[in-house]
Amino acid sequence: MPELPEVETVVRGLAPQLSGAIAGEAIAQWPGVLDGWSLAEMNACIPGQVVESIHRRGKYICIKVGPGYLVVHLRMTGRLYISDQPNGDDKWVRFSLGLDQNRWLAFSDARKFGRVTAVDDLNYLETKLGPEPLTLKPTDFKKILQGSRRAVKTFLLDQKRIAGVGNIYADEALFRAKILPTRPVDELSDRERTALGKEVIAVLSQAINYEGATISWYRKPDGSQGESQKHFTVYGKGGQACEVCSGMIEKMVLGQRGTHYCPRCQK
DNA sequence: CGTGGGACCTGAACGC
DNA sequence: TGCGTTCAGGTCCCAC
Repeated sequence: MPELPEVETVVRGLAPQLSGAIAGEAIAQWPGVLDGWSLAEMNACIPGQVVESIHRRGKYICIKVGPGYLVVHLRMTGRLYISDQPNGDDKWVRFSLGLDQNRWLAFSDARKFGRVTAVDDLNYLETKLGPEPLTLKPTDFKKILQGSRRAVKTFLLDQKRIAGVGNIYADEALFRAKILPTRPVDELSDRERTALGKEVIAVLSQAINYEGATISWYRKPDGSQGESQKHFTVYGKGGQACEVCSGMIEKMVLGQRGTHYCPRCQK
């Protein structure tokens, strides 16, 4: 579920509670969540360490614990929040990290796609991820949206090209830039590349302001819902009228992902 | 290099 | 009510 704005919202919500906390023992209710680690290895180095900070890189959540990091990816249905119990009444908790003051950092994930891992440094993320879109200017996208015949939608979802864009905000940005998702990247004009860059930045920034999109699973760390889904223009609106031209919004499959667009507005 | 398919998983929604 | 099907914000891996 979560794309860059949802992950950013989770990080911002957790930061005040996590920074300065003392880590305790970790529990893996579902061992597969640890991605190759054993709980014993994790518990040999983490308890007693100070949680210094938390930040986002792409869709990864990076929590600095002592000299290393706990890295969390929410994938489709992951949630991260502070709880006063390791499980509570949440039957989907897969991992919990004890904290001081009888608190727990709980990672809940119905589909078991998400992962929690511990690393010495974050360099490995740089081999997987392109630049952060919110640090870019629209004109930077002239260079980024190049060198491929792939469909521009598929290209936007490639985390090595741009980090953090997912299925929803790719569709939304393409609609606002009036570009069909199927257009090969190499056939875009520089004007279109800049326009798309501007809209990627705008769509992500706006979604952060709305604190993410709650469609089914996503929740803010305090349990409340985001508002971003109320402002979608094409995502999930196949068969409905386009709010710009009143034409019918269509849904197709592109790169095995549901893709929503307005054939009249997007060229 | 790019794409298509499948795998990884569970739950919700929908059709009959 | 119940069963079967389809779909879902993501990423990785393999065959072609």
